Amino acid sequence: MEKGAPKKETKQKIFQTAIHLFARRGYDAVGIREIAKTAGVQISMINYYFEGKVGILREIVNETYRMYFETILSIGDESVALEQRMKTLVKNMVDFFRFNTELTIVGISAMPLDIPEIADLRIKWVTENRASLNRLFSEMGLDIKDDIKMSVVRSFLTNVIFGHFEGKYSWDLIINAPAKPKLLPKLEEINAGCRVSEDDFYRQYADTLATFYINGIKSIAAQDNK
Amino acid sequence: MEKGAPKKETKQKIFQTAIHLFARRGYDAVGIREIAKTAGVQISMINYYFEGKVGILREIVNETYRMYFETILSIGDESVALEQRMKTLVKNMVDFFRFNTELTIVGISAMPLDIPEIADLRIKWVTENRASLNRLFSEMGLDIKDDIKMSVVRSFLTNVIFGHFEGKYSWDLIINAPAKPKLLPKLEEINAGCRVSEDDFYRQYADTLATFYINGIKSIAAQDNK
Amino acid sequence: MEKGAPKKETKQKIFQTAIHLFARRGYDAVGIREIAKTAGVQISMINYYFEGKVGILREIVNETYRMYFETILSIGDESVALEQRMKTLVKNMVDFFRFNTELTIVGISAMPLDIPEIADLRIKWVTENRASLNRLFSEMGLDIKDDIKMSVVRSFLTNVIFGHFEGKYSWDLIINAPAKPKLLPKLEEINAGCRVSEDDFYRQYADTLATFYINGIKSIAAQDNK
Amino acid sequence: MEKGAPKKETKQKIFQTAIHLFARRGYDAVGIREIAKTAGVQISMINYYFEGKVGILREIVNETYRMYFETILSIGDESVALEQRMKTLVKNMVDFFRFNTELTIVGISAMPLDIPEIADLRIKWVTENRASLNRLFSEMGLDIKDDIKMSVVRSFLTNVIFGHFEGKYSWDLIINAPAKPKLLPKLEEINAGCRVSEDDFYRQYADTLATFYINGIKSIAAQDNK
DNA sequence: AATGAATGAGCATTCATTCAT
DNA sequence: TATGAATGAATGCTCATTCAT
Repeated sequence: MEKGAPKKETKQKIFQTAIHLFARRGYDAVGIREIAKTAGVQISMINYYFEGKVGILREIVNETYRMYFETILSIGDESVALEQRMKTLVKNMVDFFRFNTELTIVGISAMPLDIPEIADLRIKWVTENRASLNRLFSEMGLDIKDDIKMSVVRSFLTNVIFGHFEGKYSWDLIINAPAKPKLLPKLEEINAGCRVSEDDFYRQYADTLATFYINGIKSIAAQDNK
Repeated sequence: MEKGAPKKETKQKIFQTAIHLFARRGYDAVGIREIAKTAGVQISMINYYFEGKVGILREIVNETYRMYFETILSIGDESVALEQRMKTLVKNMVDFFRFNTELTIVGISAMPLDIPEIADLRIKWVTENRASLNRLFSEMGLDIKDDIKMSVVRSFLTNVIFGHFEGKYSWDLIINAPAKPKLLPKLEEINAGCRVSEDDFYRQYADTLATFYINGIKSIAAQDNK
Repeated sequence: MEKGAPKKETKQKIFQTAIHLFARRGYDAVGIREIAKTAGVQISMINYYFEGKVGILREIVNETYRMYFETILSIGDESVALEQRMKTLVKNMVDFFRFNTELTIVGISAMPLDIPEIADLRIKWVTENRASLNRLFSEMGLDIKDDIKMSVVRSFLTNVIFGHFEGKYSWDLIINAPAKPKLLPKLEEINAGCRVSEDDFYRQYADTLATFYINGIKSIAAQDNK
Repeated sequence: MEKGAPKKETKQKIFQTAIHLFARRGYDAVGIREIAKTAGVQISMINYYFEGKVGILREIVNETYRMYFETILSIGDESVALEQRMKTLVKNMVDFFRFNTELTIVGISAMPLDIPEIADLRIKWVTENRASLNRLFSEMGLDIKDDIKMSVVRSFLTNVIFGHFEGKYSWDLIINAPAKPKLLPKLEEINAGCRVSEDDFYRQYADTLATFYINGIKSIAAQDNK
């Protein structure tokens, strides 16, 4: 690589490479040397553009949250029926985590919380997320007073959907690893529903999940707590 | 501390300390120096007892899975009614993750999958978990043919319950950190249902979750997929 | 700051900033990044104007020596009485080191002698200084044959006076540091003679030193070695 | 070098090598890589024994001060005549700086004062040195009230003697450098008094200095300020 | 004159591990 | 069992400098 040849895209390459590597092996296990080498840039460029390794993480986390809120806040207004809005919410979330799996794995769960600025971002996200979902359910006319029930309702979506893609991601990693695992599972067990296309799979998945969710909520809303 | 004095508990101290530190900051971010120092033992003892750093992780993961299966397989036999067995399953899982939060955080989600033996353990666990839950639901007479639906049903419990405790754990870490975060949330928002005791909270939580789960399953079992 | 706006004073800002920082922490401990940032200029400007980091040092050393010789060579001609010329010499040196403390600290003692061009400057200075002082004493009629005695006479002035200001400078640095030292000395001990103004202090200081010097010289001139 | 072969002297080798290198090029210009390589030890051993680069410096400074005070406090008791004690003091100091030139160059003048613990050591030394010399002069019956005069008397010895050896050391460095300086001075000018042995030289040097010092003090003690 | 992206070697420090005792 | 000295590679980061614009 010739010296002085300006490469406008250097920062982007570092960013994308870091997401990919952090998602696979975690923030702490990936060194800046590996990021630089994989991205084909100089180590010092990482500090030049991100002011240190955590700088990359900070931008990843910020981007994750920005996209997440963009997703859950665009589910249609009050003119749309409650159940339809629920379905849209579920579908949007599925799409979000499906098409941003690596980003969200890094931005949501691979975080060293002992770094203050990362902890601050986490607080901000959890707080806003809680508020957003509360507002959403309130707008929808779904009025659950009980804190415990709300906690279940609120955490259901991210936990189940994100959990699905996180699990799938790490599973794919393992069975596609260069060093094949000794204990290879029978193939037909690996991916449920692999007979349909991935698009079809996730359309049905979102439908199923929405039904599950809506009826689950109804049942606990009707329940008399002790 | 006298030289040569036999210390039976050395290995246990290393094990417990490692769980605690790995849960807080992740496997890769914690060095054996820190483990040894915190546990009050010699660094070389770690290699002596565990044959390297991964050795600790291996034992943690094995212990996690052993306890996990012990939990989900002890929910009563076929003489017990379906709904009651479901409730027991949910309750047991809540207890399991509640009283083994650090262990399960390390054993389930803080894993470097690029280490072959850890990847093998993961495969074994996922496979057995799937089989166990399938058998369980089959015994219960809950016969869902559709793979997609089963995938939702199967992942619901661990994702939601483990997700709850993992989230709570990291949240507690942040707000109890020595360096207080700048953006401290309003206290009444932090812990939903903090007016009841933790025992009561989780009794209600398990109840609610079981209701949610059972009715969710019913609704998708009845659903006609496209 | 507008691009392309010509800034005549850029070089001077770099120069002055470098003197300040080098004096405080030494040539090697100060990076050009810090100089550029403190001076508010672009890093590349340092290489543009000084052709590298050593270039700054070279100009500092040259300037130091130029001013030093200007000082010790302007003490009046032979029409002035011996003792008076001595007193003028001492006074001029005190003033020189007093008003150029940072410059002289960098130019005289903070030097990386493994850099050839800096070593050459040093040789030049030591040689010229020796010659100048010899000539001076000869003109004054002070004729000491013994090399050892001359060595004492010659080194007295710079060592004592420069040593005074160098010590004072580093002392001031410490006690005015942002992170206060744990062991703060009693205040009345810090600056001897702080009851008089600094101007008065150094007038008396120069007087005392000149007396000390003149009588010291007389005594060893009269001494019979061994 | 075989692994595991215990080398008791590793710490000492690091210590001595560091003194040598720091004296020649300064604390900041010498990296631990070079220290380790020169000493023939592993880089990590430096951190193992000294807990970082500053740790070496800390021990050097402490050792310097310990030896310095040992020197100036062993000049005989009050039964010895004033002038004789003065001469002993001067002689001891000359010997101290002569035989510990590298140690003192590092321990006294090559210090990064922005490191708090080093600054603290400096304060301690300057304070104790002032007190010791005051006590010494008081015991000797030399009672100078004036602060300015005392400041001259106090700083004379270290400044002149240490200055002599520091200057000689850097001069020797230059003219013995592998890359010969372009401007080599005429040899007879280099070392005054090279016709006598070094031992003889410094015996006469100490004598001359003591005479200079004693008479200098007398003259300013008699002087009427202003 | 000035900017800022890019280079590549270097920095101090920490890593997991080994092994003679 | 336990100790601690030793190893050698890896860590995140900074260095002075170059050069197309």
